[in-house]
This record gives sequence, structure tokens and C-alpha cells, in this order.
Amino acid sequence: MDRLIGNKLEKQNNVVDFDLSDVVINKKKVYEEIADQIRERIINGQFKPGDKLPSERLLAKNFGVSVPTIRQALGTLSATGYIKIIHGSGTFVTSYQTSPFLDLFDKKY
Amino acid sequence: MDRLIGNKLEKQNNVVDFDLSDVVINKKKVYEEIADQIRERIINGQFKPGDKLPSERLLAKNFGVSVPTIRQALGTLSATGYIKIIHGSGTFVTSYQTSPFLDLFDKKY
Amino acid sequence: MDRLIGNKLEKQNNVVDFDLSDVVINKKKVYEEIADQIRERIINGQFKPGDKLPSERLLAKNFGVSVPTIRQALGTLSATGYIKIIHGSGTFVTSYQTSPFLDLFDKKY
Amino acid sequence: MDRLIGNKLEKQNNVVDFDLSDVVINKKKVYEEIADQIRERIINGQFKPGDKLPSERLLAKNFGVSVPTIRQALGTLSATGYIKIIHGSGTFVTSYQTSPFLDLFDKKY
DNA sequence: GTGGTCTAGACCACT
DNA sequence: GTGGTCTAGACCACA
Repeated sequence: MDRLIGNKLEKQNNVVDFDLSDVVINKKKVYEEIADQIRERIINGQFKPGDKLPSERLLAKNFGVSVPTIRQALGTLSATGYIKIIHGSGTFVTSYQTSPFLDLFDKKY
Repeated sequence: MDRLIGNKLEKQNNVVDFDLSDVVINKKKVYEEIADQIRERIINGQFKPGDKLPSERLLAKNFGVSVPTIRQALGTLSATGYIKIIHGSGTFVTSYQTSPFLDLFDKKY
Repeated sequence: MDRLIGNKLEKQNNVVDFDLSDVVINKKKVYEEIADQIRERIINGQFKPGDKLPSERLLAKNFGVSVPTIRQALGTLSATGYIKIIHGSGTFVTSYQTSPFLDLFDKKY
Repeated sequence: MDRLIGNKLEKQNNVVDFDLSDVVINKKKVYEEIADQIRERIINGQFKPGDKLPSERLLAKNFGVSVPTIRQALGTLSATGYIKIIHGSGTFVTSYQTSPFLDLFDKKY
């Protein structure tokens, strides 16, 4: 949908070798970027507790990445309690009642 | 700034480092030599636009150098627009239509 | 034992279940029909030994059935030696040399 | 080396549907099987504390599986403290001193 | 030349 | 028709 993974090709920069200390900082893995975006939509309320997320295949297509990359992103969201993955059914936004300690893991919440 | 670029690349020299004074001039760095050879094949048409290059590992093996050296060669070809490197997929020869200004960057041609 | 196999496969019937008595006889199950069609193409030579079959998803789409139905059809072809299913790679037509006893298992041919 | 993953093609068995309660039991994922084998060698002393394991690529080749599958196996061994993975260096057997509580995680030890 | 991440797409298992 | 696992092999980043 959004295709916001703009930093994909930026890694090509084999720039000069002085003072890169302030350049490297916002290097983010693709799956982290995607996890952030999905988490943000959950927090924004675009994805509400109990909602079913799009399928992994559709997410992969919309984000322009492969299925395993989506799975890695969903895996972190699952591990931090934002979503619940149910085999054969789908991926659902966790209701707050069942995971009241989200902010212990992620300060953005 | 230029010197620092030079420092970065010095690690390639696992050759003599005595009495460089009169040798250095027309000595070509290994990765430049390799970049030249690949570029030449693109210009010759041995590698055509859209073609997929051999993998970095295979190139490294065939040229008898390490993968990072190959990456440096491919990096310059990428920066000058001859090839397009796509993470997870491969390295592809750029079609001329999409990079009409090749020679603006690379003074050798 | 035979009846139990039959029970397993009944889920395919999302068709009429009234007055089956005189229909059931020459009614072919969907997955058998599909297996027949694929087998026929193997025998005709449209699919040659070593060929890779279309993916389960694509077959499902083309035959207008679900993936599990296709899997059932492929399963019988695999059991009777016509094809070899390799996880993560694909489904391949068996070469006759390696399965010389095909018709011992499948009485239809 | 040993190519002991014998159960690879066994999954093809779409056997009859009666009383599978005692059949399904020893279904094991490929990466778990491999993790078990490596762990066993560590316990046996074939791989000693401080030893460097073969590279992921070599393990993949020797076990006849893909690199990500090996990585999954090594990931569980790393999580349970048997090995330590060092980026750019290799994978090493953990010395007992640094992980004295191995058996809390795995009863086989 | 290692481990790390990603692509693309297959078959498997659950519902 | 979903999520789960796997293949095969690419480029990336560290040492």
C-alpha cells in the first residue's frame, strides 16, 4: 500500500571513510521498519483490537517484500504482544485486556 | 578527503610496500582492474542490458579475489550506472535508456 | 479400513446429498477427476519425465478447486509413482525408468 | 557428513485415516532434528567447548538442507546456550563455565 | 570468508 | 485459504 521502505537502495553508498559516526545511526532493517509501521497503525487505531490483519501474502505484496520478511516483522509484533497469530485462521490485533503490559517492551506505546 | 578515500582502499594492497615511489603511478587497484573488465564486457555486449551478472561469490572465485573486493568493483559500476544491485535477487546490467548519462560519471569512457 | 478411507474423502462433497443411491456409482470424486487429467497429460507426454508441474496454488486456481483438493490428487499420483513431490522445490514427473511398476498400483491404466 | 535426515520424504505418506494417534508422534521438524544432532555431538564431546563449528554453508551442504534451515537449528542451540554465534567470525561451542545452567533448558544434557 | 538479511516461491498443516 | 516450514541462492556487514 504505502511502499515506504525508501531506504532500500541507500545502502549502495560506499561513501568516503571519514566521520561516519553520525551517518550509520538510522540504519534500520527492513523487517523492523515494517514492524514499526504495522505497530503504528495498531496504536493509531487503524487496526483495532480484534481486527484481522491482511494475510502474510497480501502484506508481502503491499510492502513490496517477500513473505519471510513479513513473517519476521509479524514475529516481533507477536513476541511483544501486539498481535496474535493463529495457524490456519489469520493474524489478529491483540485486545488490550489480554496484554496490558505492552509498554514494557516498546516505549512508543 | 581524497586522501581518506585512498586510505580506505589500502587494505587491498597485500603486495610489496617497499619503494612504491615509481610504481604507484600506473598501478591500478585490483578492484578497478576488475571493474574495468566487467565494464568492458558490458560495452562489448557480452553482458547485455537486463542480464544478470554472476553472483558476487562466483565472481570472487573466478577473479581469484575476496568477496569484498568484488563488491568494491561492483560498487563503482553501480555508482556510475552500469549495473543495478538488488538485494536478495542479483546484480543486473542497466539498460542504456534508464541511465543515459553514464559517461558523465566515469571519465575513462 | 476401506470405509474409513472413504470417510476421509467425503469432505470434498459439497454437492447434493439427497437420493445418492443411484448417482454415486459412476460419480467420480473431484480429486480423482483431477488426478486422471494430470495423469493423462503425463501419459500423453504433455508432461514429460523430469518436468516440473505447476505449483499447487496455480493448479488449484486453474482447476477451480482448493489447494487441499489438489494435494489429494497429487497425493494419489505420488503414491502410484507418477510424480515425486519435493518439499520447498516443487512437484516433478517421475521418469519411467525409476517407476517401472506404475500399473500395478493403479488399476485404471 | 552424515546425512541422517532420513525422514525427509516420509511425509509423502498420505496413509489411511484410522488410528493415527500413534503415528503422528515422532513427527519432527527438520531444523529440530538437525539441532538435536549437533547438540548430541556437543554432549558426546565430538564438538568440544571452544571448538568452531563448520560454517553455515558447509553444514547446509553436509546435512542436505538450505542455509536458513541450518540457521534455525543454530538459533535454537544459541538460545539454549550450547553455542555462541559471532558475526564475521564463526559459531563456537560454549564453554561450560560461561553457561553452567544448560540443563535447565534441555533435559538431555 | 564468516554470519546476517532478503528474495521468490515451493510444499505442508490447520481450520 | 490461512499461517508454517523449507529450498535455493542472492546481496550485506563484520572481522
